[in-house]
Amino acid sequence: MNGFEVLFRHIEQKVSLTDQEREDIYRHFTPKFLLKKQYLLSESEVCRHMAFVCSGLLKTYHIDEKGIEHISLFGWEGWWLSDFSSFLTGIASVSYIDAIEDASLLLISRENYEALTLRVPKMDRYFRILYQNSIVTKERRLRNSVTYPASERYLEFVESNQQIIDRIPQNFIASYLGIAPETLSRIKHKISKRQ
Amino acid sequence: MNGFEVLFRHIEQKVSLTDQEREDIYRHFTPKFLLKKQYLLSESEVCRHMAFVCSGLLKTYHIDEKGIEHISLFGWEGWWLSDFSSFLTGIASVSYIDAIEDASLLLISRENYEALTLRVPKMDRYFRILYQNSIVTKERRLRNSVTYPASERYLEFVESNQQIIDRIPQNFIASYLGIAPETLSRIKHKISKRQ
DNA sequence: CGGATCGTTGATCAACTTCAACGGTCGTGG
DNA sequence: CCACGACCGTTGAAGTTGATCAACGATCCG
Repeated sequence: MNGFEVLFRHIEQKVSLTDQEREDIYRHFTPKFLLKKQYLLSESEVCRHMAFVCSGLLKTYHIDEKGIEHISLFGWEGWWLSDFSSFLTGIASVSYIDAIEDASLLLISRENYEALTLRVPKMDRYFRILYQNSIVTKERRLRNSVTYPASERYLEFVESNQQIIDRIPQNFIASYLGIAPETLSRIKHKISKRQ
Repeated sequence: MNGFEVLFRHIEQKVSLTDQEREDIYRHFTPKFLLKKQYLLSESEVCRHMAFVCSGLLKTYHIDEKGIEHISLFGWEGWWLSDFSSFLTGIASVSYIDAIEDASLLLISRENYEALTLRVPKMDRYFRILYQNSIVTKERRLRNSVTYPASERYLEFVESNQQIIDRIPQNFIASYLGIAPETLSRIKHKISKRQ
């Protein structure tokens, strides 16, 4: 199965496509392959593409004044990645995106994104639904971060990411949860004693 | 100016409308007026509508196990409010929405939302763009919450909400920032000494 | 084999919370 | 119209959670 099949399946979960539309979509994307540790995007660069992940695993993060990495999102098969703010406005990105595992991507540029949504209005609908779901997820994450202590956020993360949790090093999970690696280590220790 | 003019202006900042489309949109919304302290939505209710704020001021929040209110969003003229997760899935809401000031709203039900986006595809585009911007905002907020201490988050909040800041009581701002009211009081004290 | 990186553990530290008390203001009912 | 209660913001003192700094063992990879 090549990358476009993954993308078409993803789109057709939300809207149905004619052969012509599939063809139109096809012509607006560019494949890209990334080796482990390679960057898709660096801070202060402008984010020129949105990336659909066909296979592999990536992380989106930013680095604070103290040099600490804060992961905002993991992306694997079926996820979209970009620095949205930079992609939409053309200002410099505050984020990095790089590959935790070798990854196969489909890229769409800003111009092609505009062109595609105008040419295939169903893509407005597809992205509308995609973004709807993304907002629900982000709202829950924000809510959890103010409501629950680190230990419960970890348990929720394990719960809702069973498929990929063993592909992600522990210090990356700590970064995603917004805690120090040492804290996560202690949390796991406590949890394992408790049962 | 009645509420629909506010809504139409908001939509036409993103897509152009024909008279027919304005008419279609008009028929999918219901006006609603809310007095200060009245609820638009309570926890464990299903969120049946998305609300567009024509005037007034509201807050969206949830209450944790300790009974503490956590505000996730203030909404005034030009904002959309709902418990998105509940609205889309029909599960019970985890959020409350109530009025800080008397408010005039336009409501759209789930069925009308579906019907309207199918009848007027430009509305898919409108919401797609709306949600894009919402995601950018939520991502920045999440990034700030892990990157910066409370005092800097407060300064950024003041900076980017000058128009309405004096309409919001201080304990609500503390709740939005995810800190105790006492902490915000101390932060303001320090800042005022510093200059 | 050797260096780098990762996870763990201990000790100390900082940010923010919690609990408690007090003064000011606002709105309401007598 | 005034008085009272409720609520809000402030200040102080003590308590918690998680961060930071440091050291060490294990593993991975060249």
